Amino acid sequence: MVATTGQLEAVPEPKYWHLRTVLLRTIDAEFSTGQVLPNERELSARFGVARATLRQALDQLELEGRLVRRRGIGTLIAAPRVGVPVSRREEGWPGTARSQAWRTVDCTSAPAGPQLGQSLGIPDTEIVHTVRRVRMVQGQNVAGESLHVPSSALPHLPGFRAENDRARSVLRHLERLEVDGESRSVELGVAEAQEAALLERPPGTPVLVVTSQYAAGGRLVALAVSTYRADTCKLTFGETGLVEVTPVAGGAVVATAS
Amino acid sequence: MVATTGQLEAVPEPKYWHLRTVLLRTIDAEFSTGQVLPNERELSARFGVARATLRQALDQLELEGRLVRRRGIGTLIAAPRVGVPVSRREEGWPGTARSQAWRTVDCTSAPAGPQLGQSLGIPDTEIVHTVRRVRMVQGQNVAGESLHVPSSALPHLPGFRAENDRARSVLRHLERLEVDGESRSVELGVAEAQEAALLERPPGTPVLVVTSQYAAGGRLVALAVSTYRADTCKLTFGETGLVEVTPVAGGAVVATAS
DNA sequence: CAGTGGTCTAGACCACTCT
DNA sequence: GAGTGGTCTAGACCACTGG
Repeated sequence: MVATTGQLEAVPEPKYWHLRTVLLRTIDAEFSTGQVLPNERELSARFGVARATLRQALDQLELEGRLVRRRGIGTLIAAPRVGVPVSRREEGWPGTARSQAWRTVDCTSAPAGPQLGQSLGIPDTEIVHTVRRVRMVQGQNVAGESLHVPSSALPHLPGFRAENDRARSVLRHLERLEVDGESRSVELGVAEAQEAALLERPPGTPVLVVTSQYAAGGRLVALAVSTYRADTCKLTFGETGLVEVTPVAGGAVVATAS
Repeated sequence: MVATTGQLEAVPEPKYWHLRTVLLRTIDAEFSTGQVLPNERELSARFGVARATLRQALDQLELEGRLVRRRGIGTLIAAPRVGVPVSRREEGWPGTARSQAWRTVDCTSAPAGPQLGQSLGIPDTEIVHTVRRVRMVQGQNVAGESLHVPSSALPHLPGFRAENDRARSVLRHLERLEVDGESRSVELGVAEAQEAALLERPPGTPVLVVTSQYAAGGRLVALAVSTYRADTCKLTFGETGLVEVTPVAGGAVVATAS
């Protein structure tokens, strides 16, 4: 099936898409993680297309997490995506045992402003503590996060301190709260300068944006906006995954009509 | 800190990225949902860049779900993403009350094959029923799904029937199972021909791939691979969202240095 | 330094939608 | 047919990496 590669054909399939398919088959069959592909100029020549067209195909494969391109180095086969737990309380919530997955970057305190104020359901003028953190998995930065906490949610927070101490203090007080509700959403986004820097990637990098709301005592006590590298991460939710392995082909597992 | 954004250089920010920022500010300030932008040739002229460069900026904004481009029509401001519940049992699992969100497309039965066999933990040769469905929200196709069920999980399924009946039958028997475990993952992907068709989008469309495993009696009874349009969908998990509204800026809510 | 991917250009033609 | 976005080309230069 899919007896494509027909040079003379009626199917107006774009060249770059066809190219992607061919490349995908090739790397699945003949390449393994970490191996480098021939350079773009050679590949484009080999396939008889302009370099821009070849790049369009590589763009797709990179978006799918199959390739990694490094300036000055080359294009490599990417490692399979790492499963990153985001739902379990132990991972998303500060502290809680071995949650050393998160490393605090900095902490600021400022009035909420209109946007954050509305999202948190507080006056625009109320002070909000914002802790920025980075999440590491297997020695690699995979996510950045801004954790916003209204000051009214932490009434016992001690006065001003050095930034390091304040971050610690906010997180510590947060752990002690009894959370009785949480809600999450996931959507596609691109990393702006700040997040991109945390993720050690260029601006425009596609990310999975996870927005988490935590409630305690019937009110919102924290809002976390986490951005996960879409190329390397597979977010996992719920119980601890029944079956560990789940290859998951892009889509069609059942090969039908061609 | 991070006193970046020095106007007078040192930072060779790519043109297309700067353009994206400018366009984003403009549409936030002066355009509203459904409005059409000037055409690409005019925009590129107005900004003094090549059309390809302008398109690179539009590509980004489209990936972020801010723009929709329609061939022959123009580039329009996209509506805000719709929140789509995926975690709640009522939505993901067949039947269950008003789950008319899903419309069955077809149903096939075939041996699992190596990939599916491994994912389901069954022999490659065991028959697997696959129901393909489409999910609609507000009159629009937002997701396609392949629901795989090992035949051994439905021992009481009647013999062969017409396709329509078989799909109904599989779903009905599935509802009756007592699910005692489920697990989900989300990752970025692109729609291949088949899914793309279901979503009424061209191949290569970015999608959020949700993989759900359902267990009953300690064994895997169903594996669902759902592909949601990444441009229009925001997946929601957990309890019924505490606060309905969550504007969620791309990332930086705290506006720093300028 | 040579080699890689990243950006940008100016132009061409195609496929689609509407009138 | 006129106007739109989608694809493709051929070439240039830049930014980064490594020896």
